[in-house]
Amino acid sequence: MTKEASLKFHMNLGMLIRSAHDAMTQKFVQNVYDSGLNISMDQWMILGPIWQLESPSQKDLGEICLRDKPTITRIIDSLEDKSLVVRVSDQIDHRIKRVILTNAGKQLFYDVLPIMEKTREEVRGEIPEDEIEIFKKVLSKIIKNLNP
Amino acid sequence: MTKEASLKFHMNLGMLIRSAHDAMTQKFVQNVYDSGLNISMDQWMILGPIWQLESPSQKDLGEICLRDKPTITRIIDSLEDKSLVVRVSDQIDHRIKRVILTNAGKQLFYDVLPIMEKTREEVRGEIPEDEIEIFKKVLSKIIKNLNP
DNA sequence: ATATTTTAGTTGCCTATGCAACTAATTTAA
DNA sequence: TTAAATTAGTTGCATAGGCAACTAAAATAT
Repeated sequence: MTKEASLKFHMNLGMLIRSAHDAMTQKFVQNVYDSGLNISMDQWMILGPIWQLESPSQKDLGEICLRDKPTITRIIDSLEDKSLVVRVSDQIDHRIKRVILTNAGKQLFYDVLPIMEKTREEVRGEIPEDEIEIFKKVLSKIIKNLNP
Repeated sequence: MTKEASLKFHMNLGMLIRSAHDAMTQKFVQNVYDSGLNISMDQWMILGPIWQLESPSQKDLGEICLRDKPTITRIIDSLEDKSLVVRVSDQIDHRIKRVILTNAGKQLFYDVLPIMEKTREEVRGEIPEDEIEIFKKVLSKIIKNLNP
């Protein structure tokens, strides 16, 4: 089959979005791997908010990352296995577990940050800023259209 | 945590893209379900190209859908289980299996087509056409940036 | 003509995710 | 104050995807 025929299908919005997302994830994972570090996309996705929010609950993390509770539980399990975070019961509400970065977790966060930045630049390439803005705006609108 | 804080994180490109994609998939699946039909996103993703290309090989389908060989094998298994397609060995090259829609497969394709169209409209909502065009262009550029 | 390499598809294994059911703690209502 | 309902998090189950190893067939090289 010709490349042209294949490209036609790619113009389908859903497929375009999926393949852009996959490519971004792959690039990030590859860059991390090339730097000799060890963290998955999902773990990273959660590490940032933990760093930024200091000691979010798992529920907070789920809302931020748009993942369900079991998924968060498991990602945090994996981070805990690597000694990158610890879970601490909330002093007041004992249902809540707050997630806190260990020193190793903070270190990894700082190590990965520039890789993340590099990946972002590779993703954006020469795309002009105003197109990126519209791009984000459209994404937000799509999300809003579907979650009224 | 406030909705504002959560929104800040959503502005991350990767997360935006993922959540838009997830929402689109969910909406499609929901619409299909509401219509009393039975087909998954992945199965649909493959059904269209089979219809359009008449009798593509599994390799063709993999290239179009950007999925690896095992994934295609399994999706086609599932379509064959539902009697929506059949596999036919290529007359000339016996390595190749061509995938062909059954009458039931064609019928389902025609039934789902308007649902797909409805979903597309829901996704786009009031987003102006020129923004959609830029949106697609940016997606294509991102993909190209990452697969040089 | 035969041996090597390449290609198409399949199977197995591991990991990730979503849903539902469950436990424990807290809030609300009677 | 006690019972019912809600909330946070965990576990189990079923399914999907990626990667590597495999089989079968075809192309290529000697």
